[in-house]
Amino acid sequence: MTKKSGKKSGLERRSGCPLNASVEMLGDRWSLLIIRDMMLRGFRSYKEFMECYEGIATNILADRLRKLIEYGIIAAEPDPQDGRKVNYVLTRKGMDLAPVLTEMVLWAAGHEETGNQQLVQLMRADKTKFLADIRARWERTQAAAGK
Amino acid sequence: MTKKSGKKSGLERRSGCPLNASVEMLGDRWSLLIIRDMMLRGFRSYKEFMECYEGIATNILADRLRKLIEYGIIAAEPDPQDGRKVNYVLTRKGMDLAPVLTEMVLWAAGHEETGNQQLVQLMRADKTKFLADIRARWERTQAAAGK
DNA sequence: AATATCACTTGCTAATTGCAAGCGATAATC
DNA sequence: GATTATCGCTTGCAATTAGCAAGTGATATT
Repeated sequence: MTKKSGKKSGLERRSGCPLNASVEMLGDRWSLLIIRDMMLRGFRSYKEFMECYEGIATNILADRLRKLIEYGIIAAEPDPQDGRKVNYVLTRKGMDLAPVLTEMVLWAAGHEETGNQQLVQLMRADKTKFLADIRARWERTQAAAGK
Repeated sequence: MTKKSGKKSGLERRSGCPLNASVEMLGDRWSLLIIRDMMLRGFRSYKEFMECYEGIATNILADRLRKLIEYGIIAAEPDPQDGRKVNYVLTRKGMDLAPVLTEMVLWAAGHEETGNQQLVQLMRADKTKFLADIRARWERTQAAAGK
């Protein structure tokens, strides 16, 4: 497919409510998991997402990456070492989702039986510090890329 | 309609990650909007959800309400005044989603053109107070119901 | 030159969503 | 007390979306 135009682009909103805007960009079964893996596990390539996922289909992954780029949440840059590779990186807008992810993790951890208690402990111990730390790490990657 | 059994129940998880748990319960285009309207606008009945929505279909609304009940996020109680009505109320688990909704609103408001700036101002001015206030209001409804 | 890897795309099927209409129970009206 | 209205759904069906398997083209490795 890869339509250049037409295709309704999905940028019209059902309403002006900010929550609705978030839901329209992130309200599906995969987008936030992709962002999680970029933010917390440092994933950058298509292959990493494919291998380590809860089992996403190739076409769905491609579609979600495209939409996240369209929304300005992530960006794609060619790998300087390997011409076949594309590196996906979080934009500032994407990084700003850290508090959303954090609250979703804490909510689920508080009400469901879940794993990754190590991460949950970190968040619970000092949420502000946790957020500052992952942001600082992101700022460093930005600096390294000469942004 | 209140299935006794069968129907796979959707309680098996793709992974133990707490974010995945949240996404599996809330990652669709409607659930969080229903919760928003219960939390912030005081909606309680099927009809209110239908009329005031971004345009949800009847079968989808019924399905989402059923799932939210299944997850323990909301509860249904018959209206004492009108035998036709059902009142949907947030459980504590549902109320605990307030920080998630707040962060999603703030994120969208910070990065997109959105409406309801009044709500956004309230959240920005003092997030802690905002959360305390809506929780206090919920506690009062619980007390009123003799819980 | 042959083979492997990477990031997709394509084709097909299954599941989900959305719209319109209908339905049973309760409530209000005549 | 019979009729009509309202409420909270369910059903049927078309359209969209998700998911699996296989294939493709560009680069990289051997």
